Amino acid sequence: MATSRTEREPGPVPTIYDVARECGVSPSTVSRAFSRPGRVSPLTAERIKATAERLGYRTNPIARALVAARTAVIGVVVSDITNPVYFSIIRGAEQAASDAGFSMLLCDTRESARTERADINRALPLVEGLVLASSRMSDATIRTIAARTPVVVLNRAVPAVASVVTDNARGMRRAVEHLGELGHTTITYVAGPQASWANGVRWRAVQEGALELEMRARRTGPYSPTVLGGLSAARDLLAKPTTAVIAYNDLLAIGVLRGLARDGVAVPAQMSVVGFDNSFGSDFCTPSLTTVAAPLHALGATAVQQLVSQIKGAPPHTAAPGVLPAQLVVRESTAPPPRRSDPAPPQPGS
Amino acid sequence: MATSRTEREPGPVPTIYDVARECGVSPSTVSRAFSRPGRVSPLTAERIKATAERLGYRTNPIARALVAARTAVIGVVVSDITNPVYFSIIRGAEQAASDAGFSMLLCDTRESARTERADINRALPLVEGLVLASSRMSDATIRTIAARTPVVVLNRAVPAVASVVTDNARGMRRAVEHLGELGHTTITYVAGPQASWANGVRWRAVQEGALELEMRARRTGPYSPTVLGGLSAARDLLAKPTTAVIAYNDLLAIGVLRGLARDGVAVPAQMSVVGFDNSFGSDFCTPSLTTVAAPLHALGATAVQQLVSQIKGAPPHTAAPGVLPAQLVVRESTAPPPRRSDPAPPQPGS
DNA sequence: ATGAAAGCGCTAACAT
DNA sequence: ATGTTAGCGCTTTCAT
Repeated sequence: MATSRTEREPGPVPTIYDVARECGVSPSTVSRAFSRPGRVSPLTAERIKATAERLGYRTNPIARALVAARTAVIGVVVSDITNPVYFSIIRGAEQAASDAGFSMLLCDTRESARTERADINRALPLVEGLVLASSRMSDATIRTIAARTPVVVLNRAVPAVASVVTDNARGMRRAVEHLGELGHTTITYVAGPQASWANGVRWRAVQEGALELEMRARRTGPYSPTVLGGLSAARDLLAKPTTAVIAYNDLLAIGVLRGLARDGVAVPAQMSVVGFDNSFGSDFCTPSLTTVAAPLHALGATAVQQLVSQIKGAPPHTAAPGVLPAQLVVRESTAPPPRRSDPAPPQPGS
Repeated sequence: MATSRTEREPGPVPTIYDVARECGVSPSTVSRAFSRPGRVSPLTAERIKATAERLGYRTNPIARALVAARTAVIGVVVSDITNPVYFSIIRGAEQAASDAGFSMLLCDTRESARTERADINRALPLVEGLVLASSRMSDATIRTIAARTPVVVLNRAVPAVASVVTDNARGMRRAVEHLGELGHTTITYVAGPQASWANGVRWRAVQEGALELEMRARRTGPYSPTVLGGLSAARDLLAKPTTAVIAYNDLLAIGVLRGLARDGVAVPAQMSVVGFDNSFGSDFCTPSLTTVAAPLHALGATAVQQLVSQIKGAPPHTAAPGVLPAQLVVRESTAPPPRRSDPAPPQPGS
């Protein structure tokens, strides 16, 4: 009995049997009335729904799950819920899930591949599928999981597994072009986590863009993709002769902004800064951030939609990752480089 | 059969029966070995674990849930996942849940009491308890739910239901004192949602504090608790003769900051602005925001801990809400009011 | 279109 | 300490 908290239960929860008895039909008919409408005559269906309503009957998803392997829950695993990119992603996911009749189990793995494994093992039997956002696990591990259950990977391309990504290359290309048009000749990329797939792709795109546009691309890092990480990046930046910076993401860029301000470097007058994601805060930091806007809401929603269609039996789109467009948002943190005659790059010290 | 996606399953998943047969013991012994260690001899327990490991057996939480009413999942319902206050709250909750061996089902109700009801109905049978963060439902509805399942309410006090809140009164009191010490004599409170319990409490605290310190308290609003809401509040503010503003929350305060900047009002020189929450972004907006820091992480963690102890059979702490301390964080958005001789309050227009 | 009956995998009395 | 047995609430053949 589940009656350690007896005083709560205001009478037992009604089951299909109660509804069946009350209705003068068999339990299986009641079951069908709810699980496969159409397999029961409209009239009896109506009657059943009515008495069910009256008795306060709700189908028990646990019981259904045990026999039918359907829990109507999907798992969404994120690497760090503290990162505002996930706001919109999670919300997009939640909405798509809700629209498809699914609930969302959320796991925050705190940037640890081990926590991620553990969370997944715990969640797996409860969920019908998984969205892995910014997974820190190896491709092989992910493939193993995908072999047992529907999986969609977000922000990363894993061969043979369905995935949805931002068009990092084009987005970065636009950022590089923008800086080129402003007259910059050298770009420093402030790198994010080594383990991040997107980090590699973005850095490569910067290099290629720079090459084509006859600019120089440097790289510094890796840094933790946080405001704090950006703060230390800013310090390192002082040593590099550069007039423009593209950061792995907005958090890092905001940290760079603050670090440069602290060190007396004017943005954008002396240094231009570009972020990536267009996540919460990038519009009200100072100066507001020029950034490559990732379609965050759509990313979350698309991943869930793909997952749901997999769950419903469609074969996963594993041929190529779904690529969603990015867009450059120009704000106040970018401008032409200082002219030669301007004061030399500043030295450290308030 | 759950074999619409047959090609995934690499053979059937082993059950306690498989382990039992392989081990030469009865299924219930295997069950006990996992669900109540100690009720089985150390030796056989060892043997069972070993073969289980070898066979790749994992206890099926669905089956367990059906009979034992334990899913090891708690539900966390938030009003708007897009609000950065939830970052830390959710993370605190996730961590506490994880520590207690629970997973977290997250629902975003998008500020709608109806969505909230629907989500809860969907989630209820899956979860062992609920944390309701900033619920928009009525006290009566919440009590009804709490009568059926363990519930902890966050950011709101509901009589007869366990709840965890920030010490709004003291926090606001400190904010008012701070403004008083700076020399302000009038404070305008920028109100959040009418339906928010915290909004009422905060406004009352501002009034009482002002009364005691012989200041004047005005109120404007309600506004949606978002940056956008703050933008329109800023416009309305121009009509009020005030030198200091306390906003319902940081989002609103940041909006006010931006709105005032847009309208040419210097903060803090001409107007002081105080927020509430100390949520993400309040430290890097311009000017950085003086705010009442709510113990967000602790709020989430405490709520979950209380919930878990309820789930484990402890009686809910319904006598009085758990009150967690708030703390004033002074940053750049507050300063003494402009002197009489300074230019009159600015008029609208760029 | 509906009913009867057999489980899904596990836990919890009740025996032993 | 361990085995036996009876379900948890539902879906699903297989009959009718």
